[in-house]
Amino acid sequence: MNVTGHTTRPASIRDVADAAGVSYQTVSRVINGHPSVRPATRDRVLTAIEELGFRRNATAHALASGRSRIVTVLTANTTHYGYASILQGIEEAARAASYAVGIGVLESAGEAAVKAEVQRASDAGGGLIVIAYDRAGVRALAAVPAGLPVVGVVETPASPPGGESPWVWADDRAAAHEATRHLLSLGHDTVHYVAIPSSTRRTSARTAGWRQALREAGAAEPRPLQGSWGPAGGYAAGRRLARDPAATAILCGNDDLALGVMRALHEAGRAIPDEVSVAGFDDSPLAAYLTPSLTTVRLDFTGLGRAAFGLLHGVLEESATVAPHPVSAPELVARESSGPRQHPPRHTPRQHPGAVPPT
Amino acid sequence: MNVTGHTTRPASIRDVADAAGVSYQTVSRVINGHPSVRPATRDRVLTAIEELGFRRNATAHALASGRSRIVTVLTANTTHYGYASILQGIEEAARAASYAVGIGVLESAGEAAVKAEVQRASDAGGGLIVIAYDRAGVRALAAVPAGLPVVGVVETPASPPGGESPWVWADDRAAAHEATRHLLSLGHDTVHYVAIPSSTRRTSARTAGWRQALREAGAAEPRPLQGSWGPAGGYAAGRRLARDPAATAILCGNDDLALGVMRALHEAGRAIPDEVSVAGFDDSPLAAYLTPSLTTVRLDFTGLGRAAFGLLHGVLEESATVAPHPVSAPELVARESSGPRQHPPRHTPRQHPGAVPPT
DNA sequence: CTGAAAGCGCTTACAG
DNA sequence: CTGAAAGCGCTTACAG
Repeated sequence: MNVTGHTTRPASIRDVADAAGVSYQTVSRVINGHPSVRPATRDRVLTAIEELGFRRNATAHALASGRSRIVTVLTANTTHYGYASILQGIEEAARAASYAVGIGVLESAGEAAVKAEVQRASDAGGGLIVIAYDRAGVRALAAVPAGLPVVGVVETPASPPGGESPWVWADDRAAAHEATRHLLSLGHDTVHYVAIPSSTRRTSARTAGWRQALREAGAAEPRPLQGSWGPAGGYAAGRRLARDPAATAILCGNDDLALGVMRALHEAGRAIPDEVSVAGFDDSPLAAYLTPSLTTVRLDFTGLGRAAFGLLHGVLEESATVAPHPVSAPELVARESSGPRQHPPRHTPRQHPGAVPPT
Repeated sequence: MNVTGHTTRPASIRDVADAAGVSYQTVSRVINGHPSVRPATRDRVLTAIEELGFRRNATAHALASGRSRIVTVLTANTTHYGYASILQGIEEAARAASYAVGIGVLESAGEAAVKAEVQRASDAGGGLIVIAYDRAGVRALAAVPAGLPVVGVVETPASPPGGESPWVWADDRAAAHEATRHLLSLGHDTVHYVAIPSSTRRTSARTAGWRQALREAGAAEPRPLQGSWGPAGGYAAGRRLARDPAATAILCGNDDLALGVMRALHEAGRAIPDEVSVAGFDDSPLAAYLTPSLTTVRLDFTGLGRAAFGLLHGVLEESATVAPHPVSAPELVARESSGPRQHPPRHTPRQHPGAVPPT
């Protein structure tokens, strides 16, 4: 829309140049903050830019300069709390740095599908951030062609990587360790674990942290139950655990899983925390408002997203000294769902009268 | 990465042309599916494309053709269930149509900030989808310059718009109406309402649907309580409603709000549903697993997102006949949190012994 | 400090 | 059916 109110082609640097009485190269210098422009000239150009409502064509800029100011986030999911919060953190940081953010969803973990998504993401130009908390993400990160700027948001690495690794992570291994210790400290003989889907065939960081805490305490190591990302998986696991009198403390790979576990325990007539303690992971917004409110470990996902962008930003603009972005350490938040072990455990779970399976 | 394994400049249409022994215009014709290319020529070009791993440079394509295959979603939020699900639906449909999706978050509803975000979003080229469920979104939709392809995801309009309006909506007015009728049908004298923040100064569609149902039933119309999007707002509202003996049925603008309301009622010792019935809105994944499980109205947010993209796609590519995408009608899901009115209501709420305010 | 030229990798008419 | 030219709106050396 120009001053006459008509919808026309947007103003180009040539239009600005004409209006300011300079060549378009000078306009280019002004919009790029090049120093060698006479102040008076600069002012005239700035005035013309203002009057014409000029905005640099990002596409032309990208093509000519070879740099895009775009970050594309590759992720298997955009709605679960952790993923969504990382995305939010990336977006915040990107917006502050005037980067556009694109998203590509990895719907399948199949080799071909992952490769196609990675290619699509690279087509956007700019850099990539891959959320590699699951199989699809891990594969996508591996499939990024050499030379393409990329940062991975990953689980805690098993061994400390070199200082140059383009990865960020929250210390979910330590978080799981801490949550497990919390439950053990309440007198439970051991802690059962309902896992989120693992990103690889190897043991996930959360599982490793849980296991380590059990070993340190000399506690039995029950088999982890495989969950999903949502409450349905927790519910299924919870039904099985409700039948196990030894399961007096349950750690869940995320809060949604914990919700499902609690529901299943409730239906089985197992009181929380009097008979069974439950802890989650993430401290999602719902955790504090559940009944009982959920003991969990807070993870700084938005900080993680900001850190990921910061790292990528530093790679993309070598000149810009991008300060490393701190990610808060995991923090245990003890609430009502965890409590002291009661002796002896009940061996005959009651059937709760009002139990109705969720629909 | 070329065949030699070295990181180099990606293959261009000229490289392909050289390899195939044709001019680069012919390559352009092949990748654009232009009909007038001899099959043998086409095959040679296709082979060269395959060998060189050629991918069309999207930036150059956009600049030369003037069309981007990008949809940018403008939204005040990316993490709440409704917003995130709409985004998910858009992304699915966009991916299927080989469109890139960008997101821009409206952090503030301030005039200048909104305008700046809209401009940033337009810079990406392509089309816009604006989620206009809140003040920032409504303003953004209004601030989109004429001529820019845009689709709004809006609340149910007060009056039926013309067939050409670039809007999509779920019938949240009807949904609120249905949920209210459900609660009234259980014998409650009236239904209190805890609202999500309204998008405009006018009455929101959900509020209107609730009010209409009350009027039709000749029920009293309590003042709606202003909530937020998250459980904290519901908790605050719930504390107030817990003190009101007339509040025996509460409809909440979304499920997170309902969670907070239920927590507050629990702390005040008000039994759900025996003393107070609660219903939510959206049927988020947690609703079925809460205790009590939450009565709510399911809204087809991903369908809404797909529909929004479909509409935009039709605008962007006039040739492509894009089938209108159906959005499922809202559906009441009755669960444990709503039940028959008990007579007479208790006038002296008990204090629940284990009540601990959420942290 | 400022301008003229070449080019980024494509597409779009225009010839033939 | 295929090729040569001009151009999309910028940036990047290169002159002056």
